[in-house]
Amino acid sequence: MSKALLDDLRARGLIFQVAGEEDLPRWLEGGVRTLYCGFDPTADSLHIGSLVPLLMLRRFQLAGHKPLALVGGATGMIGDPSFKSEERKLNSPEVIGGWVEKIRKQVSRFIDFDCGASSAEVVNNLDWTAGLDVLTFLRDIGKHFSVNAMIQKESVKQRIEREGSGISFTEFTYMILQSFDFAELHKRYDCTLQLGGSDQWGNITGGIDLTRRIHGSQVFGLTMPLITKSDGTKFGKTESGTIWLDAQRTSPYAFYQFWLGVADADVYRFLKYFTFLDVAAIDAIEADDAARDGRPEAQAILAREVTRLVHGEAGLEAAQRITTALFNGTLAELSEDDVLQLRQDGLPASTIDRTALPETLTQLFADAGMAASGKQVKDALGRQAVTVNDRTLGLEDNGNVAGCFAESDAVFGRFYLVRLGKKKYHLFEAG
RNA sequence: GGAGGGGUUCCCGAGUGGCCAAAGGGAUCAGACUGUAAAUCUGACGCGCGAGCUUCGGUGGUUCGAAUCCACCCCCCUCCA
Repeated sequence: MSKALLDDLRARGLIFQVAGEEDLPRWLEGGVRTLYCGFDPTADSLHIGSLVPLLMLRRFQLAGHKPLALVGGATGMIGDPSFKSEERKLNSPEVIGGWVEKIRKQVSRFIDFDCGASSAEVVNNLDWTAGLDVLTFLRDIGKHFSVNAMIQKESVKQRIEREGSGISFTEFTYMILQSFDFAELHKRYDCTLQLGGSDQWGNITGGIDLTRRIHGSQVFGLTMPLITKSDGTKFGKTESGTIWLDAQRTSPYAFYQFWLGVADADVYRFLKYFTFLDVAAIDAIEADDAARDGRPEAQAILAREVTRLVHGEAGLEAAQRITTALFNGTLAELSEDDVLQLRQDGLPASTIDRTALPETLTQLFADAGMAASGKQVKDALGRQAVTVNDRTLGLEDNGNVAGCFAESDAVFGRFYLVRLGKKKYHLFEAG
């Protein structure tokens, strides 16, 4: 079982580094093992950067192990300096406390809390650090760390060596806090494996060392590779910003679209990282796509699988409804209910008042969030890139807002679907 | 506390009295080509439809005129104590 797990992870390219590589396979085969991965509250939602570790917890659980999702109520107060180029601002305890609760819920969707011995748990490291006093911390924990070793860690080296940056004692101490988490989870839950992104290697090995020193136990660490894109830009960001897991921040539709837009050069790799499809099945998809001309199937499969994982079947259906309506059909084919459903599904929408329209389209569309500024709208207008209910507008229409939103042109008497560029849609409803 | 270096438009980074809304690169947006890809080419890129308006850490000042000069303040970095 666990042999198969590690082989599968390796085949998926999900294993970057392993601490205790020789002993880990045998250890995992020997029974139900407890493992953990930490998620720090740096916002009120996780983003897709956390998806790989979240799914990793699930992969281990499916293989019969017990996952702990740690929400960093304590570490989030400090800020992880690993590979960060500069010191970060501290958020207030109240704010962080609010985020902890949201992330606790979010994390919970990915793991099973009721499956016997391998039932998951969510823990918060504030539980064992809040009551820790400075002297105890320094004497019992700090004494095990060598500053010489800590400053050698690659994760903070650039901060220490690079001209123009620096690191506060607070952030420098982060590694010790996270190390203590591992030792404490080992004591409380018999946790013996920590997962993390490759940037966590230094913090994880710190925890392994500390656990050995305090408890005399061998524990393991495993890191996942950094997700890269073939074009070198940062994964997880797009024109409209970060892709969040929270449906309030990134709608299922936008989420689905993100995956649909993955480059060919990345898509098969992402299928392995972000779905539970067999590696063999993914290879078959790739072979099919290669054998056929035109557009690959892989993006659609990836979008479907990941959206279902994160937003559920209902979220997926909503996303697909919008996608089909906007990209594969025309507005004329939609019923009134369909239009209402699109708005319900998360298609960007706003209401307009025909008696109080802004003077220009540039202002209206910029205010609706379709473009960052009126200039961009103007540019699009000048290139015939704006349509209202499938009618193309030009620069000369800019001052004629009322004419563009005439009652007679409305669908079902009140709807206008505006497209700006190839992919940006916005539904206006006359109120 | 002392000495030195630095804070420019989303990011990096030029700019040291007018020719600066500020070079160049990146990111981003739009168009062409396409497959809602990639690559490439083109245009935009402080705000404003426009006249115009508001920027170069902050506040005052010098000047006909300041991102550029002066004073004070804030913040960051390096070294010393």
